[in-house]
Amino acid sequence: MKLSSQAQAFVLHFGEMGSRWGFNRTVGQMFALLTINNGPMNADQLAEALKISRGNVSMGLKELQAWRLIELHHQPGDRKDYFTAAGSIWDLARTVFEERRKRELDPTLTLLRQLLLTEPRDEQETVAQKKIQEVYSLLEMLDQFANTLSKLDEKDLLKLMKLGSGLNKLLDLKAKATGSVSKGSGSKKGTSRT
Amino acid sequence: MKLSSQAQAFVLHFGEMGSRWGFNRTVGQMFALLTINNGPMNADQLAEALKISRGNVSMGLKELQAWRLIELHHQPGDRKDYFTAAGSIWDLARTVFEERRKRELDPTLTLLRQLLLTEPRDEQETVAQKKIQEVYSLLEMLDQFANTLSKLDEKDLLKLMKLGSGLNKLLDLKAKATGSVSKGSGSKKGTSRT
DNA sequence: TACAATTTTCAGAAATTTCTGAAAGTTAAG
DNA sequence: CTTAACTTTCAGAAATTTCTGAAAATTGTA
Repeated sequence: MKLSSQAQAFVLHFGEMGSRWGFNRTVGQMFALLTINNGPMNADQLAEALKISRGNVSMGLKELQAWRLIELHHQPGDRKDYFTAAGSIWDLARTVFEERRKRELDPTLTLLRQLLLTEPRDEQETVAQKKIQEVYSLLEMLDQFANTLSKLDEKDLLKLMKLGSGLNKLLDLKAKATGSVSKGSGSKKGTSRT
Repeated sequence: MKLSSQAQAFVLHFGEMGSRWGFNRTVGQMFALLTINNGPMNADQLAEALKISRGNVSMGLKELQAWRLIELHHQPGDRKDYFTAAGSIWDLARTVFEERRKRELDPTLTLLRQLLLTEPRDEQETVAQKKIQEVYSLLEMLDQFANTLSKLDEKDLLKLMKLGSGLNKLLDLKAKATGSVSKGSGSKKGTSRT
């Protein structure tokens, strides 16, 4: 199968970017190709289109399945395994998002939780402990937020993302509606510093 | 400088995770160490604590500066350069977030925009084009959302993240308050497929 | 200017990751 | 059971990334 120059560019780019998302170049390419291709592809077709070995394809497919990013299909009268990207673009994005959370955030939270159990022995360790606590709080909040986001359906996600600067007002709105959260001392912007 | 076993674990872990965040193991370790250490450190101290070469430290510091994650300080009467993590944990998180957007999302958007300019030549390319359009829409929305988030101050971010399941209700609230966004055809939940 | 302290650079070494392809494993059909 | 079609595995090769350390460059001081 010959790729159009368009498809070629798409596939190569997601190959490079892929490593950022947690898989290697070839796996990224395979996924990109399955995403833009019209209909399922089998391992030989992938190997030929991407000019990589059959064994490499096999390993890549395994990884993509572990990420739940592709699905297996069968064509009547053909013993080969065929694959497509699993679900809509939104589904794919959500899946990548969720998997990364599980693989990156969760282990870190586990470690930090453990570190926070030991008593600091001196000044140095007390400071470190405090920083670890801060990182932990931040990451845990992120984790919960990510969890919330990944449960929203496409419609609500769309709404939320489109809010833009409306988000500010919305947060005020909420504060008023519920009376929750500190009333704050106005504009404490320049506070952070080291 | 000897690291406590706590610091050791923290530093090693963020070394491993670091690669996910866009820099390599040693750079991740250096950053982690500067984050939990009480006070600034110079290049020699970093090299000794992490048991890596002086040259490696120099390269790592350069990269962390490019990420705007560390700041340079000087101690009176000492010609060495001293470094600390730049700003609060929140500042650091925001910076990493923003830098990653610039380095990953933006180039992808640029490429996709370009691909969308060429006319599809056949059925196959039409399908591909359509998929590319979907990916583009999604990523652009993400990009804008990320942009919005990174402009919120710590207080509002905190509010937003703590909303949890309240987010759902909030979105409804907003819809009612403004009358904006599609009225939708009720509950199209089961559409996605896995 | 001279010099000592310090940082940066970068070629090659070391470590790590990815890829290949042949062999082993699996499965459906007759 | 046997065979052919297909998939997976994995040892070693290839590619890529990271690291070292000595030499070059820079900087502040006198």
